Amino acid sequence: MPHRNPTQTDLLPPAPDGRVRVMLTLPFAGPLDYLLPPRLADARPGDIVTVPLGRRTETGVIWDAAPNLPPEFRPPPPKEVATSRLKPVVARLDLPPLPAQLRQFVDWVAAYTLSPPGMVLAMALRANALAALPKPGTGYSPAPTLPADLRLTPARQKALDIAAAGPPLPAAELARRAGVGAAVIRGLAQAGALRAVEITPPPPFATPDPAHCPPTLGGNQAEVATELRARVAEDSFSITLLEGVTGSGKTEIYMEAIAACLEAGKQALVLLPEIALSAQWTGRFARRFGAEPALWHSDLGARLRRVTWRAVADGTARVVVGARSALFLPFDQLGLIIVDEEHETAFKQEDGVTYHARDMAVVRARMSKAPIVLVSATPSLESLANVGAGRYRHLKLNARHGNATMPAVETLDMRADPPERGLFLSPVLTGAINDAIGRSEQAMLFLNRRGYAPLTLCRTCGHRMQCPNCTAWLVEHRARHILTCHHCGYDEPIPQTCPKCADADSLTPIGPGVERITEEARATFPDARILVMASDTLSGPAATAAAVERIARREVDLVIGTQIVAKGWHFPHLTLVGIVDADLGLGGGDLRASERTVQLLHQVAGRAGRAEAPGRVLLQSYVPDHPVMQALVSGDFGSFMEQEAEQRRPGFWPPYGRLAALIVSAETPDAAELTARALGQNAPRLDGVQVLGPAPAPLAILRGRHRHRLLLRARRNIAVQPIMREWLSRVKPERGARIDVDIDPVSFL
DNA sequence: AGCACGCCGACT
DNA sequence: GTCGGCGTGCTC
Repeated sequence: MPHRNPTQTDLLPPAPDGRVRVMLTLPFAGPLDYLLPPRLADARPGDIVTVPLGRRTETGVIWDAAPNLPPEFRPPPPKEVATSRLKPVVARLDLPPLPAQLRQFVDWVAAYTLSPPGMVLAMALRANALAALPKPGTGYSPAPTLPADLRLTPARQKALDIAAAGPPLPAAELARRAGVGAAVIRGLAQAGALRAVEITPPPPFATPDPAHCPPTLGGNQAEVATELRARVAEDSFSITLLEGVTGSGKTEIYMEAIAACLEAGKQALVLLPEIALSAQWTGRFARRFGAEPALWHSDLGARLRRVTWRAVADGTARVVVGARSALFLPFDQLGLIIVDEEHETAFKQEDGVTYHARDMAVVRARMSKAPIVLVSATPSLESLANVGAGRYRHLKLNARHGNATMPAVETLDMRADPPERGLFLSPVLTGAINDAIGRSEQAMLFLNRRGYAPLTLCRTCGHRMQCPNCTAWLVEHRARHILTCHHCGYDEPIPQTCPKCADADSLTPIGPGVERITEEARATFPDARILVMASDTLSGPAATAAAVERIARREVDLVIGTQIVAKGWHFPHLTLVGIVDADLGLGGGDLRASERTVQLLHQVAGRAGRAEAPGRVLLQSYVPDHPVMQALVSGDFGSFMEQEAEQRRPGFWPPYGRLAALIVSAETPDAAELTARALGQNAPRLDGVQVLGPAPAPLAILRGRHRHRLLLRARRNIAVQPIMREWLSRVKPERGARIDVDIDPVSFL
């Protein structure tokens, strides 16, 4: 099959003794050595092969002889296996090879995150990439000259006419369209009037047209778009932070960079923090470019995954929009990466290989010699610090599109103006909602907590309903009549009596979730049409898009939602946003709690007042003087982020230093504690490096496993990988205990 | 990750 | 006496 143009590294011949390294999708420290039999002597790095392993056969990728890694990340070389003990490669599969750049990226991510490279490779191949190629189908078209002795019945004539009218069709399809039986087609083929030809399937993705529907740009948009186009035209690695408030037209602007990339004949990758956003994004893209982009996320159907993977590899997919796993697609001519909502913590993958897609995207761009654009209304402190240090360029869109102004943000002091007993909405907020609905405008209530109540307490004995597997309270979900754990998924029916003191009807919900706020809103605004948007009430991107559509069509007066409403939805008639609990994200002693709260609440606030009507945002808070609330009220995020920076700089907290976490977990408390203690005793003692802990994790038990944490903090100029490697090599986990590594942690649970 | 080998409890 | 539990260790 016509495979990609080989690059120079692909052409390197195998070692003279026929030894090749093969990376398997298994958690080994590196590739295993095999012998290349003479009949496969032309095999090259990237080729997909099957090899024997023990008494089974595994599929893997021929790996490069020398991984091109920075020395500080390079894992220690494995001990050499004697050539005489090597087994031969079984076969090479007829599949497109894994591009050299992707192999290099896999090595880099593995070394950076201290993950087994085979597990990173698994992410790159999870696309069903190894499934056999679909067989080319057979179609029929009329022979150039019909046989002289052909008997033309009306049915035969009809079939020939249809076959002549268009491209070759499969027999069944041709029969169906001609309204004749399959026998007619068979007869024509036998008579030599129809010829069987191989059908080449059409490219699965239409080519987007950069000239389809260019936007009209106002303010400094044109200037910023020109800058971005210039970066793409440079055809070299660069990093740009694109900052612009909600509604300033960030998406339109970076689509101009995509247009430039398409004009240059290269592929573009757009990373979104969540697939829920992709439906809306795809629509905007199609309007701009007249074709749909290729979509990539983890629950794409098997067939579509395979088709998409191939189309990315052979370059027919020009623009891919996807979640973080799209980074591991086999792009051949990557010319641009966009990371939208770059501040989102959803870019950090926490399970399996722990990596930050935004940071790895920068690495991927560097390897592809391509520009990358990080986009946000509220950039992360990391990105701002990189701007400050001159590592990133900074482009700022300065106006909201159209006439709309940023909404006016006010705090509601809950100490001075509390809700009625047992309720959660203050009179000021309910009044404002009534006013908005009265003016036929829409209102929104935001609370980042699913369910009815986060805690169920026994009024008689004080017992708290707890998860049996986790150090966490069970959250009541009243609609489903259950108490459930948001960490492990455990659930049980809501008990009628207290399990501790057996008192009847003593269990009381404490605190609000969106369900409870909805209940209160229904009572307070009996005539309002209310829509709830939460990840557990919307079954997927389609349902989410439908809900957004209903809001846009004014079929809803009051939207009540969790985090999901914060995303970049366009609600043209929404003028009021009420934040039920603005203090919610501030507890917990998380390094980035303040930063994250500002980002999230600003994002929610940005839903208000996008069209002609000005927006208003009310923050219910018990600490209205908190810098977070002040930043939201003043809209001066620059000063807020500078304050954040000043708090982190002296202690060398990120982004002025590096963090790496070790999470010890075991079924028994002893195994976890002993292993954690051993890690503590063997902690590195180096200049510019500190180890905090071990300490029980905030989530001391998760899914039945007891957990302890250690945190290593290092100066920014110190690579933590070799330190961590050395540290881990000195500690053997107790039986049953596991040590997980999290480089650049964002969660401290 | 599989899949063996290996050393201790209840069965035909 | 054997079947089988899953703990430990190896796979080029």
